[in-house]
Amino acid sequence: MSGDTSARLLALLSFLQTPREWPGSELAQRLGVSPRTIRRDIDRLRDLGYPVEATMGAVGGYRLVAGKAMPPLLLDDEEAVAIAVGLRAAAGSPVEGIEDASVRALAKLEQVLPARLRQRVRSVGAATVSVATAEGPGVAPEALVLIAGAVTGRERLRFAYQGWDGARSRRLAEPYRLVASGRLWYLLAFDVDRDDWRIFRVDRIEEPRLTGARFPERDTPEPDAAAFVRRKMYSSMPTPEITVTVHLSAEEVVRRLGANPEEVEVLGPDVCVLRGHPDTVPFSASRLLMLGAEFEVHEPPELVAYIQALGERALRATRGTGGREASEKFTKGSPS
Amino acid sequence: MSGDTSARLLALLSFLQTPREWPGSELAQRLGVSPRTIRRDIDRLRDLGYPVEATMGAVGGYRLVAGKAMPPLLLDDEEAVAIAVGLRAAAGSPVEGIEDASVRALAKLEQVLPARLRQRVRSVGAATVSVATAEGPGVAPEALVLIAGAVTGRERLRFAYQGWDGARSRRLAEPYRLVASGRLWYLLAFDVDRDDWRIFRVDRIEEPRLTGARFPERDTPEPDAAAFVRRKMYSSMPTPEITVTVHLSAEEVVRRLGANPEEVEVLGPDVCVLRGHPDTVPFSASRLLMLGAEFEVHEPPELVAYIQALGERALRATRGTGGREASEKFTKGSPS
DNA sequence: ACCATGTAGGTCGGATCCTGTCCTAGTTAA
DNA sequence: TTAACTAGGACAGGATCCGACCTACATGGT
Repeated sequence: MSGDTSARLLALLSFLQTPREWPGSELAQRLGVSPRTIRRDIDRLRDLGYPVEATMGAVGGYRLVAGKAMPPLLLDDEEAVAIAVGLRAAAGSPVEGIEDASVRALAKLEQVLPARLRQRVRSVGAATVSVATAEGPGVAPEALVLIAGAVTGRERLRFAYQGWDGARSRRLAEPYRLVASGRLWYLLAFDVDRDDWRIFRVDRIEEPRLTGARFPERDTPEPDAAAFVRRKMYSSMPTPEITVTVHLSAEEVVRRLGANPEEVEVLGPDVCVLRGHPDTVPFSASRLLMLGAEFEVHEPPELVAYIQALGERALRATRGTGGREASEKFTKGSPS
Repeated sequence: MSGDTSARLLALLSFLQTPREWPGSELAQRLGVSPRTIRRDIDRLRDLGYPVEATMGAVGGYRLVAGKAMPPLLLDDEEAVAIAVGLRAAAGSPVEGIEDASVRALAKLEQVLPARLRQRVRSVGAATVSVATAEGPGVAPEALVLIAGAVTGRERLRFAYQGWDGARSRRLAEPYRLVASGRLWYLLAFDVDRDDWRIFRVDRIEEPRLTGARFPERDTPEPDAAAFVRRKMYSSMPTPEITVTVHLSAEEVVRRLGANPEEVEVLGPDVCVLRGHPDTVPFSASRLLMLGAEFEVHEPPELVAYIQALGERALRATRGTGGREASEKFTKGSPS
């Protein structure tokens, strides 16, 4: 059985992933083989495409460096928990460009995460999620992971769905793809009962369950699922367009907000207009306020009202406290 | 060379980590070996401690389930990027309980992350970090990763440090441990020039460089680095204590803020006092405002001033827009 | 009830590979 | 110069691996 050899190679990879240099002799001792075998193992790893670099000389040693492909990651318990927590946060508030990748990675990890670690992830993760989203419709990572698994596993999904009018219905669907838009997740699926393609907001899906039944590939309405979802979305509900004037250079706005450069219109060296960007109202408000610059909200009345309510509440919160003089000091230095 | 066998085992693990069932025949075909060999490989994986579960019957197949130990994670490019981005965000604003683990995991990942992916992580990550921290002293993940590597690799570190009084000095230190407290990172290290243990705030460290020189283990001032750092910190600088009255039940505050229950004092069914919690002023302000409830800030004058400034700015931002009536509608329904 | 399609596992022979023990060569820091 | 490290060739004995058979058993659909 080469299980011996393979296990040793994995252990070797695990050692080499620690950011330090390992002398061959020490590796040999730890793995219980001769140094010659270690050298051969290093060769094997290199043949597998994992670039092991060696520094020669008296204090030399081996270490794994960045190569062309990702080597298998060997994590200890704590690291695995840390990654799971980070991914849950990332999935709850998707970052443009990697939305589904982080869900896939999370699904992969949770599939093999030992039970005792899963417990720790849940307890630690509760805090993070609340920090990131605070309020607004949070998408439960559990549901996301389950659905992502159903998509790649081609398993039918049964769930309760609450429509935009509040009506609740039971659905049986063949999930085709998950699409993130702004801070929300959408599922493109074939609704078996209604015999047509439908788009579901994931945060309105309740109690998703795998039926266990596999389904065959179906003709998709469009190769680009994201485009399809976006079009359907825009046509079905009027997305509130945001328009804000910001007293800051366009580059700064793009940098601080991580916004799409196309959404920012330059009005002057220190003024620009930010538009588009469909997002949650509370979230947009928070980002604008934390920008650290003067601005004026024009467009969605809800956002204007929300920010005004926030401002009034903030002033109420500081009333009665001797904040007047301190405030002036602050406004002068403008909270950067 | 069993490189063949080992490579096949890794590929097999990679397949099985996808959340779906794999029939042995398909695996055999994909890996170019006979089904019998696949069965033997499955046995090998099981011997290695990775529980491969099989469902029998006509539509059966293999899949990897959670076991006792973490199997090596085999990620594709996008998943690796997603994890790196998530970890960077988690390291920038450490979550209680897994601070150093996420930095360790990030160090491990960045060590082997292919160059082309590193580029993508940087571009995508910029957005995330700005969303999470917006402003305030953000800790650069790069520096954290470098320092974490120096700690585990026992390498001396050279850097420029800006003291609390603004004085800048060059340091040569033997890094012993990274400790997170609140949203800040501290490095406990032995300052070689001053011949004593010192605590450095990581966000004040500039241009950290590895010297390449290893250093021997030194007698630590205390086994519990975290406790040591905390004690030193409290004694050296007066940490601003936060005191806020929140018009919300204590449980809700704990849940929404992810706060420590000890920090919340119950005043009534819908009133409580939140105190302690040393944190960045802008961050605290943001969290309080997004709480979705009335509150009064008492304690750190800076926070009071900051929130007041924020409130005034918010009102300025909505001036001239017809937000009055909408605002009243909103305040009545209190943005949940 | 029966069959197709899965997993599970035994046995065998031949080819392959792996390991430890010798070597020698080249590199670097003290 | 020496010590400590990587790099790699040659060799022989033993272990391992692989494919090709085979049987047993579980499951779902016809």
